[in-house]
Amino acid sequence: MPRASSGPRGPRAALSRDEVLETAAGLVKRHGPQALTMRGLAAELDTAVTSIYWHVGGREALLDALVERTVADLGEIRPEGRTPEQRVVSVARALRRQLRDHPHLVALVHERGLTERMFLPAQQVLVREAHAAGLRGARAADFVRAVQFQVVGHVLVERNRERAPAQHPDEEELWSAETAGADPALARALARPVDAERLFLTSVRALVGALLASRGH
Amino acid sequence: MPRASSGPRGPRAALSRDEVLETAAGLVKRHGPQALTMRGLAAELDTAVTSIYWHVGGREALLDALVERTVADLGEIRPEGRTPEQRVVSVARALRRQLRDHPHLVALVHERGLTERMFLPAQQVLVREAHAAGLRGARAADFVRAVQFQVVGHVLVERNRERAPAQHPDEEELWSAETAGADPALARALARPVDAERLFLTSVRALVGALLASRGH
DNA sequence: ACCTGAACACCGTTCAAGT
DNA sequence: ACCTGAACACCGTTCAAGT
Repeated sequence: MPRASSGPRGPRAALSRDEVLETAAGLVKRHGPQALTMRGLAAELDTAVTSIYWHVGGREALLDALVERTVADLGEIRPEGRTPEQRVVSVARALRRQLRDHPHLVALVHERGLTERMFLPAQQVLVREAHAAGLRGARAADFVRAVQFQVVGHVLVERNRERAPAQHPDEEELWSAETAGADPALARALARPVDAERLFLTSVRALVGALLASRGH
Repeated sequence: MPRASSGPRGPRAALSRDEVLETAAGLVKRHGPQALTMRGLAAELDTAVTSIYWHVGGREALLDALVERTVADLGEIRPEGRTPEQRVVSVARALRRQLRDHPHLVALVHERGLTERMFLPAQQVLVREAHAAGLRGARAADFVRAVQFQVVGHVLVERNRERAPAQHPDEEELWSAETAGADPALARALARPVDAERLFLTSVRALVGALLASRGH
């Protein structure tokens, strides 16, 4: 039973690796990585499951290709600001923004152990800024990696929180009780949802400032 | 065909919720979360799959119960050191150590969006230290959350890297080329594997130091 | 109250066969 | 070179039936 799928379409054009990846990317974007099944993808493409294997290989290879594709689409990061601190912080913000604009990419990349790969483009930009800030050699490398871990880690935790189901006890009920003792303002603050953007900025500024301040030593 | 599984055992004692969780925890510890299948677990328990449903519910409920169990087992964290900086850093290190000692817990907790839950015990300890350092109200809350995101994020990235398959281009080949231009020491440093422990300490000290230095303002 | 097997609706992957 | 259906070995979950 050929082409029993939804709606009238033209005759199925010859399948291509690119068409498979395009459709797969669409599925992931709309419904998340776990919704990408070989059989579902085949149905969407109006073809046999096994054709996908011919064009892109199995599911693992498909996911790898998707990650590669999306990472390549991210575009380069241009530092902004006058001082090295400002420029590095701007790179960190831009990277976070990119990752947040491709929410499923983060999940995909994390699932596949590819956070490294995701960061490589920004790494080169950061190296340049580290040099501009007067850091050299191993100290520059430490700086770049500290920023890298900070940014990627923050985004991972953010994404995790957004996905989080109701939790017991959660911060709200924990801190709405008497736990905080003599600091009701603290209890209120911890019971409120996190302002991730602000927290990110605070942390990155603190980290970058501290690491650049020790430079020259 | 009752009890066709491996080796001679005594007659199957009445199944209990606790026994199910215990065996499930063992499976996760030995082979990771993805190896925990309802059917595999049933085989290990030498019982019918459906019995598991009666005792703990479906796979989701089982994973939730496992997380809860493991988090409860972590034990409390005791700050060490004389200055507030030292004590906060010691809490961060202890938390990282705990998480690294339960590698599958991190994956489990991340997969289920429960990083929050994982951090709650340490949060209360940190609040006390923030107070000792002179932080109050919203500023104390920001501090606690910045440290929290830093630690959990770092561990997530670490775990991710350890799982990572070979990547192309990876840092090593990227930086062993001429990319680094005039800084061969930097290139060598970035081509080396990350010393996660050292990087963690550097970052946490920088962050905590910077955030506590701005106190009182 | 506790446990069972059968059945349902899915997966990813392989393979021999078609054109 | 490209595409196919059938088959294999898995999943999680539901349900009616047993004791």
